[in-house]
Amino acid sequence: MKPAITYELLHVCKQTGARRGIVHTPHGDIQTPVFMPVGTQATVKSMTPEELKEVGAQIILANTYHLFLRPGHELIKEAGGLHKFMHWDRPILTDSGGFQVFSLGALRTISEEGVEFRSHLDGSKQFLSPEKAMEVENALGADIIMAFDECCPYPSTYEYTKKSMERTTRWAKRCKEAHNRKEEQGLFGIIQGGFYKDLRKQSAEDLIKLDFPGYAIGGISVGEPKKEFLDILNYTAPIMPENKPRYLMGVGTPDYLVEAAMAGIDMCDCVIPTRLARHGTAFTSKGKIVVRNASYERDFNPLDDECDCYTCKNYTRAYIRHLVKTNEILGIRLLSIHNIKFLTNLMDKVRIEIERDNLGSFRKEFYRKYGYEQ
RNA sequence: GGGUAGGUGGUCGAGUGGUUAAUGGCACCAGACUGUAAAUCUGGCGACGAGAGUCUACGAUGGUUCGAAUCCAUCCCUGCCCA
Repeated sequence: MKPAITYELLHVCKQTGARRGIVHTPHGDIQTPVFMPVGTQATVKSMTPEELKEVGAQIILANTYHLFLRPGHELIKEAGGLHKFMHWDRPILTDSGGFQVFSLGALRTISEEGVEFRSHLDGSKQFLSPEKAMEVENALGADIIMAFDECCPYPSTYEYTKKSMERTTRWAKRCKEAHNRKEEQGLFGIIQGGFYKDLRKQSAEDLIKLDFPGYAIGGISVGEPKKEFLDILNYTAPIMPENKPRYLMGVGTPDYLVEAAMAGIDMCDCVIPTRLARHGTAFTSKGKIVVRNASYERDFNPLDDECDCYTCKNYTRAYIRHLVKTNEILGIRLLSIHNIKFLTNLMDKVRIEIERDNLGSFRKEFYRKYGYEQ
């Protein structure tokens, strides 16, 4: 049986150890390292699939929990699967609902069997387990599906993190057993263990034994200081299998994306470009700007004079500020287009610099220009 | 001309004798946002001052009172109804 997801390593940056590769999926190849925009409810908010392609999105995310609640996975299956339902023919990755165990903390109860949620939509009781998550993800039909895990809050005690990590491993095993579309969908395991290295090691080893076609790092980038994030990232990435995709969940900002690539990560996702867009903020090569602010009222320059996106080619900061201030949908759309393109452009550069064995130097220059501390 | 309702901080609008520089909403100013309960949330928003604080404020003027945006008098203005 040919696995649904395979990884091809093209080059390792001699300067940093970063990986340049390809993830092969049933809906085409993904050049890595890659940034994946998030479309929780089967839509990257305000963007059409054509626009997503235009800004360089190779793969997008959707969410099991949200689509399970509404419109329901059966309906999407009936529609012919998620790709067809949302008119996106490139790869899709579905998250399992594990992040909602974290983000809906006040609305759920965890047991060995699974997680009971109070629906944030109508308060009704809902239940997600490894088996249920697989049923939903199989019905949605994404190329890459994530195991049902628990993303622990920061900080969490060693005892709790250990128990949670071990349970996540047991859940991963149950996911693997319940997953019944292995030829069409690759199931990734999620390494947990919070901010404790021995737990990370344990989690990675146990999951590797289960032989998933790809692995993710979960449970970081949850509010911790950057130093701790880097510490766990740089500890965990190298102990992940070399011949399979490595996915860092929930990242991120431009600096985190560069750090992830440096650490040998292949895939990242984050809501931040689209969320910042809706909140009136833009990434630029000289740092992020809150274009909603009064200082841009008469700024007739593009968001970023180095950007080649549709927004920057045609609109000024002053106009976008006007759209944001007047609550016009176009402001959100133009900022979303720009912010996603900014991150996909960044990853384009990262891939080139890896091939040139120059990612470390690129990072230094990027940080300097962006205004990040080295 | 007669009657009637009203004039509150950028705006709309509460408050109808004393913890009132004055509830709220909007506008405005700023901050946050990392596997999306998020086109959201948080803070600020009379003047001067770093701050403690000081001053000026509820149409105008005068009055009652220990004390008034709140009570009284006169005046000015606005909406509506009648002529």
